[in-house]
Amino acid sequence: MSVIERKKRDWLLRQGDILKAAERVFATKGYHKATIQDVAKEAQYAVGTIYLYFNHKEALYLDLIERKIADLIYEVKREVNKTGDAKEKIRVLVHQQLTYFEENHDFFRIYFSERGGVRWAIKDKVSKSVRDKFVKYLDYITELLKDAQEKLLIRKDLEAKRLAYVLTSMLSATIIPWLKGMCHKEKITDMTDFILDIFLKGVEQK
Amino acid sequence: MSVIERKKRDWLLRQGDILKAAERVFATKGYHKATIQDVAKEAQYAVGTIYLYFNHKEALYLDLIERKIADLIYEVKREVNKTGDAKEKIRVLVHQQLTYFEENHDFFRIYFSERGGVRWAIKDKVSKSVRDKFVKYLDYITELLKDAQEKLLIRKDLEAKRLAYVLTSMLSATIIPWLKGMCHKEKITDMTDFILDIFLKGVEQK
DNA sequence: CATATTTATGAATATCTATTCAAAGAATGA
DNA sequence: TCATTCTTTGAATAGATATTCATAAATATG
Repeated sequence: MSVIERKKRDWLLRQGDILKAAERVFATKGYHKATIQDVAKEAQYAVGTIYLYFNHKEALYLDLIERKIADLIYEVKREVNKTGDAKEKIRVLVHQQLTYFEENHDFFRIYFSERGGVRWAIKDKVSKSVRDKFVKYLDYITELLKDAQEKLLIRKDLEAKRLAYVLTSMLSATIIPWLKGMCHKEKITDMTDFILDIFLKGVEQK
Repeated sequence: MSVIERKKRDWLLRQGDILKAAERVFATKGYHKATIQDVAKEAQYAVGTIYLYFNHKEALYLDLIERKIADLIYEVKREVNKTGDAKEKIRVLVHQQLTYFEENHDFFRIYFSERGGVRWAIKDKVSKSVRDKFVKYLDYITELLKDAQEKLLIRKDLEAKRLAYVLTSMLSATIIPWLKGMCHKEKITDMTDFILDIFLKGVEQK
């Protein structure tokens, strides 16, 4: 490994440390209430140092989101691919996504609250990248549903793309109040089964 | 009408003007980007005047939300009560709520983005009032669904409260991306029918 | 009309925090 | 060891804006 490479690697590691610290801070205080000071302290760096790794606060936050979403999608796909059954794939998708939300509930509580709220000044690569990832993920889900339609598990008169849309919507809608602590009594898996029950019965081939 | 009463009435009218102006400003710029200066200009008052009618920015925003939600619920209930049919009540509920979202799309785009995002410092009456209204509304929907269960339109093995929860979630989930302009091609009524189709088939008594 | 009371004004204040940058500290290599 | 380069520091800066309050205008009163 060349000197240049080692330096790059070390730089990335330190950037990663800052991102981890930032995640904890943002998850606790929210984007607006969190200060660079807070992040610096959590990462055990000085304020100025943060700016050596991220151009500004927004970029730090957006980068964090991008990585988190990418990871969510990666985890979901990995689990889904473990089975070949079309219906089971859908079940695993729902379960895995809700589980990921649950495991990262502090992060997603902020994410769902402030993602759209912040009128991002920068319409740059990162912001676009998040959108692109979502579009691709939706396409992926659409394919799963189309497959289920082929296998006569889902009515063919329902457009798969719209269904993919409804399904992800239901997932977000389910988790948001849970994140807000309005229904913490519920186990997330129970909610999963409930949603899945309604969705599958709602779309099933008679 | 006594002098005191007239004064009170005038005060409320002026407060109402400020609220209307604030709604326009918040709907355009969002909570964080909007300044009291903006609101004052829109309402054609001086900055200081705003503070004669609201203690601070948060209170102004929360008051606005409270009224809007109250109005939404009022409108929905009024329409729902026009029919006696249990199934039709549900249809009207869904349709009316989505229509209200559509008619006030600028407001709700901000609302859904920043409602939870702002870590409200004040846990006061207004904030609590919004929550209470929602809880009552959920109870109301629960009753409608229970009624549909009695009439054997909906499976009895599904807990009505949870169903109410899922239904409102689906409504929010449907409208949020629409508000973000990600699917403006869709007419809102089409989306309504689609959601309703899935929900009702998903829960119907076989 | 003169006075008292209410209401509105907006410049000034106070606070907050993202961002910068000159200086200090570490690491490297000859 | 010493000079050079890379990295970190955190006090200082700059800009923003919520909130206040002394003053002015408007309105009511007798």
